Amino acid sequence: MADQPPETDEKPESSAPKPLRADAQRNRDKLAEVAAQAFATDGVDASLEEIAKRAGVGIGTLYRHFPTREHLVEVVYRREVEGLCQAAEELAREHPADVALELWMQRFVDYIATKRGLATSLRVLLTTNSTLFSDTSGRVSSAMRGLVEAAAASGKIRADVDASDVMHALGGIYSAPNTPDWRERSGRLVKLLMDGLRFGARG
Amino acid sequence: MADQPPETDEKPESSAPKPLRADAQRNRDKLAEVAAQAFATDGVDASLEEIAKRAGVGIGTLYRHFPTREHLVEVVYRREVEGLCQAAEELAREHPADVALELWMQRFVDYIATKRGLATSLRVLLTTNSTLFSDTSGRVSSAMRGLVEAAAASGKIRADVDASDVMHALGGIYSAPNTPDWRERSGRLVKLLMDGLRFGARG
DNA sequence: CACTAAAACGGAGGCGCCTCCGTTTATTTA
DNA sequence: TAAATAAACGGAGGCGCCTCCGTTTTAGTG
Repeated sequence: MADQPPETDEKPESSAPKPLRADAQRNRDKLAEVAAQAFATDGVDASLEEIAKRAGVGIGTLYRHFPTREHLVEVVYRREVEGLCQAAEELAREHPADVALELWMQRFVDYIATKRGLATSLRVLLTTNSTLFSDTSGRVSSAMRGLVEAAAASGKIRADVDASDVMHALGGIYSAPNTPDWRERSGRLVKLLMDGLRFGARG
Repeated sequence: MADQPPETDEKPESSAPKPLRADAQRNRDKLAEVAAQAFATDGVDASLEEIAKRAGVGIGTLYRHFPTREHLVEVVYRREVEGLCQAAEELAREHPADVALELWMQRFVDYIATKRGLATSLRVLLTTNSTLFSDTSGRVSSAMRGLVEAAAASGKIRADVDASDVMHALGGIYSAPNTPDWRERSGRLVKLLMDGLRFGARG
């Protein structure tokens, strides 16, 4: 099924360390993909041996690519952010600006969901490795800014909103208690927010 | 995640919830003592089975008393703080005020040393369990305040210093890089600080 | 192609974690 | 002091972590 491997996480372009061998790259990608699922389902304590098995590689291979659990968590997290930012571009290309924004916010909810699963580990990582924090939060908020401004410019949402206000409005998603219906709640929050944004738009 | 009530251990005197059986109390104390040593020597990842063995109990006993590694770390840390505060009183009783202060600061260096060993775990614990942080930092700084004020009052050190300034001066111990000679450096820092405090004292 | 060196693979093995439960011990009661 | 019972003990067993190294695969080269 993996004819077209998804984008790699290590770009060989900028200060390229070394191009990975084809099989290595394939395994690395698969591992990250499976790990993302596993972490989302079982939390950060998901069994690494299980992940290796599900990715169809030996445990040794997993450890060669990701020497510690934290490494793996970090890579998964970066991919998540990467995917979120790419999604912003794609959605903007394929949908009216307001719809793109809404769809993207729904995806943002998914992203936060994984973040919750990784909570403890991520907290340590984000305070330890400050680059990680500034990298990711910067990228995400600028992706959102692009969508909001496009939607405002096209008249699909009101013009008097600032991207950072919208970000702030989404804050409730972070801070909400981790109830079982958290996801639905957040979905509704996004819809509500969109209604507010559309209200009084000129388009 | 699941946080438990503070659960004070040790002395059955301090508003005890339930008196522990004699053997249980003995084992619990011994475990905490051995663990303190082990953590200081080998870091937080010290083998719990080894700790149990050295304490002369089975691994099951260790887990009954301390369900998770974090529990054990927390108890060890609280004991450390406890010891530090008691030391302040004892030293004040048995030495001239300035000497007491100096000796106590040297002991404070030891305390910080264990804190460093426990760094990662403690950081998580201290952000997760905010009671722990306020409890301990409050107690330590007030112990120090007592010593400084006594020394100032007795004229052994200059009167125009504030305890929080001294605390601040010790800040360098925290932030110093974790070199092998860290301990010696810190010892010298304390001496230097004492010279500064004694300079111009009226006693 | 065939060959080779370098790169990557994978899983056995050793160790630590943690649970579970049969055995032992402290304390209470008579 | 002896019996009863609640509390504590301890270690075997199962599982996951991670390292080490013999085997396999890939990417060059003739």
